Amino acid sequence: MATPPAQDPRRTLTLRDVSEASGVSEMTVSRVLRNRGDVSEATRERVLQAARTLGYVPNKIAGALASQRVNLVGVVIPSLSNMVFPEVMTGISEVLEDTGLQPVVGVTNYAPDREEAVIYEMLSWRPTGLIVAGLEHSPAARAMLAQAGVPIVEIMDIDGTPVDSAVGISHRRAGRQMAEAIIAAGYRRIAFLGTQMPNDHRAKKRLEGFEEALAKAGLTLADREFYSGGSALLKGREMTEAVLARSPDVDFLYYSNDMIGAGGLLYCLEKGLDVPGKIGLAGFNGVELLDGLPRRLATMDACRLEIGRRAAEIIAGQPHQGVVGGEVIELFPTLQPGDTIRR
Amino acid sequence: MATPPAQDPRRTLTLRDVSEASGVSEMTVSRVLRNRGDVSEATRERVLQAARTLGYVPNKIAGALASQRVNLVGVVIPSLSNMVFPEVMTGISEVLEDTGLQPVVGVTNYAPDREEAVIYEMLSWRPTGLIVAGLEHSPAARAMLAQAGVPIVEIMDIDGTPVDSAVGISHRRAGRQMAEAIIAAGYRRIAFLGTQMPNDHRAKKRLEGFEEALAKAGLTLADREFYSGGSALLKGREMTEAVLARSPDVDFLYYSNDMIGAGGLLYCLEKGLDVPGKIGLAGFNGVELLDGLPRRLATMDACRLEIGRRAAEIIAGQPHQGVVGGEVIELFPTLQPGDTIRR
DNA sequence: CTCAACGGATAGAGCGTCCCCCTCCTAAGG
DNA sequence: CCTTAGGAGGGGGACGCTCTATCCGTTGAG
Repeated sequence: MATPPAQDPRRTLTLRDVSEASGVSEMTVSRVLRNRGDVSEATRERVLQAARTLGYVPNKIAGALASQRVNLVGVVIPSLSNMVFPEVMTGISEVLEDTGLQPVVGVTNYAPDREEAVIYEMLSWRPTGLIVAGLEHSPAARAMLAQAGVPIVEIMDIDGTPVDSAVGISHRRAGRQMAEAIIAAGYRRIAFLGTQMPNDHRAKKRLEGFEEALAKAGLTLADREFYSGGSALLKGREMTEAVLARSPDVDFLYYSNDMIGAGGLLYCLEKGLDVPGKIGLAGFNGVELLDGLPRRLATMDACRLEIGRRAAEIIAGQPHQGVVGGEVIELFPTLQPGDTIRR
Repeated sequence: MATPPAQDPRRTLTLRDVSEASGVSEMTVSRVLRNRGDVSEATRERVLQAARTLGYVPNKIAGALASQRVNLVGVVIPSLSNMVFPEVMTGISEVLEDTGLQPVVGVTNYAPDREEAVIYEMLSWRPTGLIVAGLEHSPAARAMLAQAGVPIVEIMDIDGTPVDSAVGISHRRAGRQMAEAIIAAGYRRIAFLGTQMPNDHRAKKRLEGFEEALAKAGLTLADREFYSGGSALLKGREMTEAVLARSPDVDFLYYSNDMIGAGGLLYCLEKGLDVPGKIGLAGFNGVELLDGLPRRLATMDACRLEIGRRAAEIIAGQPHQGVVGGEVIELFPTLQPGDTIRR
């Protein structure tokens, strides 16, 4: 404890070590490292040199406590593995890049209690803002978000009441639009294939909108199939096979996401089915993967990049501590008919 | 400043607020919230109740500074979008789940300077440990890692000298093994198709090992093709088309990853080529996606889940602050011949 | 009465940052 | 040549907020 710092190479370095090594005060070192305040070029160089030599890394814990400022933005999302959230992250990172803010990801696996825990954990670091996927949260989670005192942006979905701000699309409307397009193309015996996820509220809303539009046209779903877990591509195949076996007369397959849709498409092509003549297919999301398939699956992009950008802008643009909020930004996805729906 | 806390609902809550609300001392609240020390069930309940009601979230910034303990494990990886790292993350999370430790991800996009920045940022939060993909780092990054004073685990690769611990496979050996299998199956005019990533050292090592084994059999690569950016599946198609146009007589295509391999496979099947009779294909990684393809691509799993698990175990198992280190764990991938290589 | 369980009080610790102030140095004015 | 204003550069000390450590006091059971 009383030993001079130089003695023990394993001791963690502090500002004082750098200040002693460079012969200036801690204050000056701090100024240099933060690029703030007036420091002569010579002094600055000397300090940086010393810091580099020692291998000093500032302690943000202490810095944050002292400055009451944390350059972190929490991002709470259900999953990383379905190709949609990485793109949202890209949008967020792009915008945050030149603001000095830094995103930190938390994954909930579509479990409400996990989400609650992740939000709690995130808020305990007192971030500059929080971006959370979806509008549905446990009451406790909502309470924490409401109390947080920092901007909260709920993304992906706008069919509901946000705690603070929201950026997203209307999944209900998206479902409706797809149904309308399918009906307009002349398909009538339509099946829905989705993953079994009670907590994927957005997929559920799409289905609701979809059925709503069908009903308006006097139709109902000819069949539906749910599955969970495993490789989405493979599941898409299996589900498609099951549906076609059970309901050979369906003429359209609407998938809740592109991955299972892609599996279904591969299956149909393999079986030599006439796509989109005898049977049409559509997915949702507009993932890049689809570009490599033999035929382009009809889909609807979810504006993921843009959602990420806008959400980040709301956080970054927040005037210091001014709890404004209430902004709701609706984006409008476009339908990409691809090659799997008659025109 | 002098106003009592209750006055301003927007004020951020502190331990004191909870202690006042529950009628016990801050000390006791702290004990309850950390599950440490003796607190009667009744008191504990009362405190928790008060905390919940207020929506109190502990301030980890202050807690970490005081306790010199941060329950964070930094994970530095090149990318989230290629399906390999999410699985590593799954392994890490699984193990960390019941240790109270929490992973925090940083993404480098295969850029050394980004990596340096991410490592710096991570270390500035004084995490319990750091998991970094790869063994190749800038000198400055290596210096920081060496100085960090916390366990460092470099993952994925073991062909090199780790800073501290390492968990991974030998990519050079993996490349060799694949080449040997291909040669054993009777293929002779072999082409390599990879993404152009000067900083994907692991893909490079696989290629080196691959060529080494070819050389030993008196062979050289018949052709090679590189590409970068865009949808991997689509790129795989395009590259395959280019190679087959340029070198119509190749009888094997070795891809640096499964995604472009899958694209190539789809292309070959579409063109009606005899796979694996006239032409064989192989990728690398063993991604789940392959399960859904019409034919199973030959590949080699990279032990991703296991790598994540082992790395996390090293961090979690580290006796407090005892800088031991030096552990190197080699895992052995298995070749999955699938349906695209003759037997 | 003893002992254990429970929990209060108080005094730092931890490492930066913020605000305010001081010290030079330069340059213009006298 | 001296004086003085002004500003750049840099120092000093007070926090920030929670956890920890230590030392006690209280209470109830045996």
